[in-house]
This record gives sequence, structure tokens and C-alpha cells, in this order.
Amino acid sequence: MGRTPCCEKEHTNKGAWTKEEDERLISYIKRHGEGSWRSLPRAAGLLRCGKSCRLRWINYLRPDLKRGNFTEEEDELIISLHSVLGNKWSVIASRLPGRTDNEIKNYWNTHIKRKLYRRGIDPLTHGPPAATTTRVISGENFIKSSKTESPPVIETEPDPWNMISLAGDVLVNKAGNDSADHESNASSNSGMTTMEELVVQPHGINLELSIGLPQEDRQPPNINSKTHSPPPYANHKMQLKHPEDVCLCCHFGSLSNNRQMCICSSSVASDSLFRFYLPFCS
DNA sequence: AACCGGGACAACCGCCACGTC
DNA sequence: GGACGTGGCGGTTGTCCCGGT
Repeated sequence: MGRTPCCEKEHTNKGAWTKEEDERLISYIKRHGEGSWRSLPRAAGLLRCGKSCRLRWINYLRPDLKRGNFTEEEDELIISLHSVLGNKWSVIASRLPGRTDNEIKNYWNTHIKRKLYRRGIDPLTHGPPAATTTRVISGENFIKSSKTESPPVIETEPDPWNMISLAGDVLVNKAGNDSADHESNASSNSGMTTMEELVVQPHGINLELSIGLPQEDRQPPNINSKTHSPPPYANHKMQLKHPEDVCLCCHFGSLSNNRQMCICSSSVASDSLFRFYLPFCS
């Protein structure tokens, strides 16, 4: 007994969508909203698979999509996130408003890979071929190095972004630089497992990615187990360690809806790092 | 003008997670 | 607890476009 197909393939169109099909889909979703993808094609008068309708809407027709070229900032953010998250395109996409996972995935495969190769960076490892690799184990909320031949293994349960933004002081840093400070800070201030090391240093490229550790004066926020969404950040005190650091939530909209504005740039007393990255030095 | 190859991107496919019954 | 339906994700393929020959 095989699984039931998502639609009757013999009665569905395939291939590129026509303008008329697009209009039908847009019109239907405007009237009835998203969801019920399986029954949507019939209801909307489309000879398409429900999955196909969903993809078309999400990747192309959604009104909040940002069309056009990726900016340099977006490029670097994608690279930074990919170095930590791996091919978690949907998670990466959720940090780039108006971009879809498919778009980012395609962009990665066609542009960024080549860009990294030109920089002498292995897009898989974000380092030279035999570079020190990184292992992120979020279940225990700790990070440790793994000096193996294999590419970085990134285990991302339950949600890598929460792990990144809430738990670990992840430093993809120049070897032996101020990561030690962060580390000592981290291990002394948190009740979590000590971060041993996290170094990815491609040839001359500063891949510095910093994510804050919980401080003793900051309670670990409750994580929505269903959505894995980060909680509101209003009560988090944070500051940027370096003037050139870029706060991810400010610049790329990880705060949204009813979440309050990030206060990373305001004067705060705490030494807590939170979620920012240092753009690459080219 | 015709052909070819590579790049870019939309779309598809198979699998998996989760919720419901 | 297992079967089933559904939505979502990541990898792959198909197709179009454009520049070079």
C-alpha cells in the first residue's frame, strides 16, 4: 500500500503557471485566505496540484515578497546564517523578510557558492577544506569544536535560531582572539555547558558571528514549543561589542508584529551579547 | 542565422513531521 | 498506538534566456 498521492496527477497541469492561473489563485486567496491547499485548486477552478498552488503562492505571488536582487547585506547575512544553520533554508528565509526559502536556496546555489569559492571558502564548511570544524549541539545548548575531517555538523533541535539567539555565545572568530573573553564570560555567567571553542577561519576572511549567551540576570525566555518562535525581546538588554557589529533583529526584521523594538543600540549596562554578526572583511 | 553551453530560477518530487481520528 | 491527511522542507529537475562561436 503506497501513500495516497496529493492530487490526481492525470488531471492536473504542470509546468509554468499562466497569467490566468496566477490571477485565479490570487483572487481566490484574497477572498478565502491561505490554507486548505488540497481543496483549493478545485475551489479556485485550477487544474493544479494543491502543493503546486501553495508553492506558487509562497514563492511567487505573495504580496509581501521582495523581488529583485539581493543586497550585499543580505548576501553576508545568508552566508553567516548558513555557516551556523546549514541548509535550513526556511529558517534562513525567516530572517530575511520578503525572501523565500526557494529563492535563497537558488541564490545560494547559483551565486553565493561561487562567491565563496572565489574567496577561497568552502561553502559546505565555511572554511578551508581541512579547516577546524564546528559542532553545534543545541539540545544541550552547548557548542564544542570538533577537529575532524568532516564538514560541520549542525544539529538543530529544537530550533537552531532559538539556540542561536537565546542560548549560546557563538563566536565564529579569529582563532584565539577575544573569543576567549566571550567564552570565559559565557561559562562563568551561564549555568550551561561551557563553550569549548568555535573557530572557523577561512583564508583571511573574518567570519565572526556572535550570538549572546544567557546572563545570570536574564532568565531563559520561554520558547513556544509549537512555533519555536523567539519570545519578545523587550526585556533583553544587549549591546554591540564592536562598533561594526550588526544587530540581526534590527536590520533584518526578526522582530515583527507586536514585538517591541530591539534596544541593542541603546545604552545598556549589561554585557550581554545577543544576536549580531560582524560583517565579513573582504 | 543557427547552434551550443552555461547560468538563473521556477517548479516538481519525495520525504518527513505533526495533527486528527 | 496506528493509519491517514495535510502542510512544509530540501534536493533536484526542467525550462528559459543570453552570450559566445
